[in-house]
Amino acid sequence: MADQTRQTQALGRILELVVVLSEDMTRGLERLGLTDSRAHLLWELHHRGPSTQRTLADALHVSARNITGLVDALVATGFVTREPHPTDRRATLVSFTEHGAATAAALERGQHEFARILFEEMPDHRLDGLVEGLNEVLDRLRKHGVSIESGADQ
Amino acid sequence: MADQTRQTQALGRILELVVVLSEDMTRGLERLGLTDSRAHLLWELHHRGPSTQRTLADALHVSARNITGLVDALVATGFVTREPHPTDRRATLVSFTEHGAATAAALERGQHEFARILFEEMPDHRLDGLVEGLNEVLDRLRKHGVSIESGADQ
DNA sequence: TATTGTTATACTCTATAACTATA
DNA sequence: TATAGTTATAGAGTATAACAATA
Repeated sequence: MADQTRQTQALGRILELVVVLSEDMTRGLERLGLTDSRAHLLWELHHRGPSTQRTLADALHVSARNITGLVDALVATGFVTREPHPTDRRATLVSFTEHGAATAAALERGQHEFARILFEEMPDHRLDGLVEGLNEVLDRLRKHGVSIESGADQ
Repeated sequence: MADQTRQTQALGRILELVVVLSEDMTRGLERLGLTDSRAHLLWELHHRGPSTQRTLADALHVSARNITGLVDALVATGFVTREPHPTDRRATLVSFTEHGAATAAALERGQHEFARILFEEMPDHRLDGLVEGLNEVLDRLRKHGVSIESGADQ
């Protein structure tokens, strides 16, 4: 029972972190004129280079229709452009504007900076312990596909 | 530089966990006929008891209008009812139906069960290391209000 | 025939503003 | 005058289905 308390406490900390981190990211992205979804698309584009909307839809696990909307918004706000695909006239290539490329690069730098701020004063053994613990939790989540409602179907 | 890599890796693991956990929760809630937002309202109601919509709006940090919509949906799907407030005729008390109360209780049991599955085979020292690491990260996030885009404004 | 991306339509969550009933 | 909750309106993200252009 003491164990159960500690386990539940650990899960509670993880869920807290999810909330705090998500809110923090959303606020930061808003300052850049981005939403979570649009930033996600930018992030993929940054790591894949110019991509068709189909590719982006598969990468983000959303519908083609959704990508049309996100790209519309990112074009309207000056982050990306639609270019003709060189060989397939059905497809369009989504590419960065200068502003979009600069923003994506800044997001990447920001991520490293953020990691530094979060962990710079954490002793090595604790950082290691944290990563090992997280890896184990992730493994377990992926393998067992357990769900937080596993006990909830009465 | 090696340090930066390890720190960025740790942040990467945390972000992965955020994604996997969120998706898992959303899927599980969907099986119960709930969305994330509706489950969040149910969760508050479970811990506060019958509440006015105003109270719920403040607890969830959303607008009164939003609560109207969420309660509408939860009434329509049989999780809660609107009851007259005993002393304030402007207000309504949101209360559980039997189904709603059972679902909320099941969510709570499910959370303990989920924690057990995630951590049962984790050695004590690693669980402790994980919790300590998470606490430190949370502290730092809250104190400094840093943002993942902190380096992103060029 | 199959694929790419669009239009059409709809649902959920979210917000602000105007309004009603009550305090 | 202030508060509780609604209606009105709007915008973002998401989905499926029908369709056009192209492969």
